[in-house]
Amino acid sequence: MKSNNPEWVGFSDFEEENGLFPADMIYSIHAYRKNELIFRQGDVCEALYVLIKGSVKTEMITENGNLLGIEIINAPRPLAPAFLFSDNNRFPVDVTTLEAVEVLRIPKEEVIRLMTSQADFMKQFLTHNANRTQFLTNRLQLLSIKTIKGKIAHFLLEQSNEQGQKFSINRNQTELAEFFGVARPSLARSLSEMVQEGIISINKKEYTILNNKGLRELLL
Amino acid sequence: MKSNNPEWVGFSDFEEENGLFPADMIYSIHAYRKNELIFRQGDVCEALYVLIKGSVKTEMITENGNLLGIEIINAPRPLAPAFLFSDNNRFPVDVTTLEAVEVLRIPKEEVIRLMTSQADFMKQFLTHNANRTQFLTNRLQLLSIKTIKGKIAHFLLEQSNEQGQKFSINRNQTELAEFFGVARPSLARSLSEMVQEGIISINKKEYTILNNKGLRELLL
DNA sequence: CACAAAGTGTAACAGATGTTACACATAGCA
DNA sequence: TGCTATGTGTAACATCTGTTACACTTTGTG
Repeated sequence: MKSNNPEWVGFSDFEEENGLFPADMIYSIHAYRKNELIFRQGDVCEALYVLIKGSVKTEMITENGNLLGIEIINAPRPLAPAFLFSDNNRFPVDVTTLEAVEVLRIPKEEVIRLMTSQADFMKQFLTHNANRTQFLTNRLQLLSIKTIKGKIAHFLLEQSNEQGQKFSINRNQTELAEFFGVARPSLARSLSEMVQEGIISINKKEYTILNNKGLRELLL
Repeated sequence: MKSNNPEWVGFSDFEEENGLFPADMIYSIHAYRKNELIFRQGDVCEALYVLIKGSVKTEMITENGNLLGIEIINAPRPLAPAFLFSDNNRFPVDVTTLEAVEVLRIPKEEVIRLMTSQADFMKQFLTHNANRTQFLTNRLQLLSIKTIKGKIAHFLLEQSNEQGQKFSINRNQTELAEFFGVARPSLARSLSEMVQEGIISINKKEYTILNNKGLRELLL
């Protein structure tokens, strides 16, 4: 119930122990069922939406109809807050509920009022948006790597920075392939080659880096 | 360095035609020559940098050493302002001068002070960052299209929305290829095929869309 | 004008990835 | 236990893109 993300309080906590939002804040709360498409790519976004309960999936649809999975968002977290202030303020992605969710809605004018009156709110808003931008930049970097092994290496090295040489990945191959934007059998082929070459080993969802140097060379 | 330091007076047009920044702002100005690498991908960014004179090129270097051209920035514009507030506040790109440039530097604490005291400053900062995020999202979308013809189609359709069926593009083929993240001869091949198929026609840097429907089908 | 530099068209070939198809493994569940 | 759905391994083949190389065109400049 208590979130490990101090940036945003959850709904259950919202009314009683909300330290972030002032008591007089103007807002509304909206509930959705599982598997509802709650925002579409292109929808105008004229308020700040915060996911306060449940989880959603954001999907970017390329114009060719292919899905390029972006990420799963768990409460509590704001939804695409950066776009509230852009000149063309539209949602960049589709947002679909994965379970029953609740969304907090704060009108734009109210957000502006909060920003100017509450320094903490402003800083958190800025930091969050900055982190989002960095996420996108990282995603861009991953996509700009052209070989599948290069993408895998980039991804695994990133994981090993945060964890050790051995770690588990909570995505199956199909999801990983979607994440990388490649075909599933192609990913499987590259993975098995890397195993054969002794660079990594895989056991279910447990990945071990055996040859760190070899992995880096795949980025060349 | 304080703004009342006579050393900086007359350094650029900045001081006389500055309508956005308050008179008591703390800042410094730095000058660079042509073709200097002024920020590196990964550099810590602990201040807001604003390009106030000249132009620079931002390049994202993938870990495999390939360049993925991002954009050319002309003064006046802030440089990667989103990252000032991110948890891992490092530059996401290399920044290289294209000519002699001047850069305004405002320390982070000072930025925070301005944001809280000047609503206009804050709104501009937010809007700018939001637009940047949208730019990145669009870039991500372009890269996620896998075929070269698809990328071309996406790009041309985007142009034709803003302009007509006939428009000019201020990039040569080499730059376009870099923008798309593909090899130059491959781009040339795809372009010439699209011309042969009667979908577009090209004259120097003038592109004309002959078959709008055919172009859209390339996105399938 | 003449020359160099930059940009473009194009071909042959190599290599990587996508597509399709199917067998097998695993996990969850009646 | 057995069944079904989901996930995985892998092969043959088609396609696309990258690489390299070179000729040609255009542009800019002395």
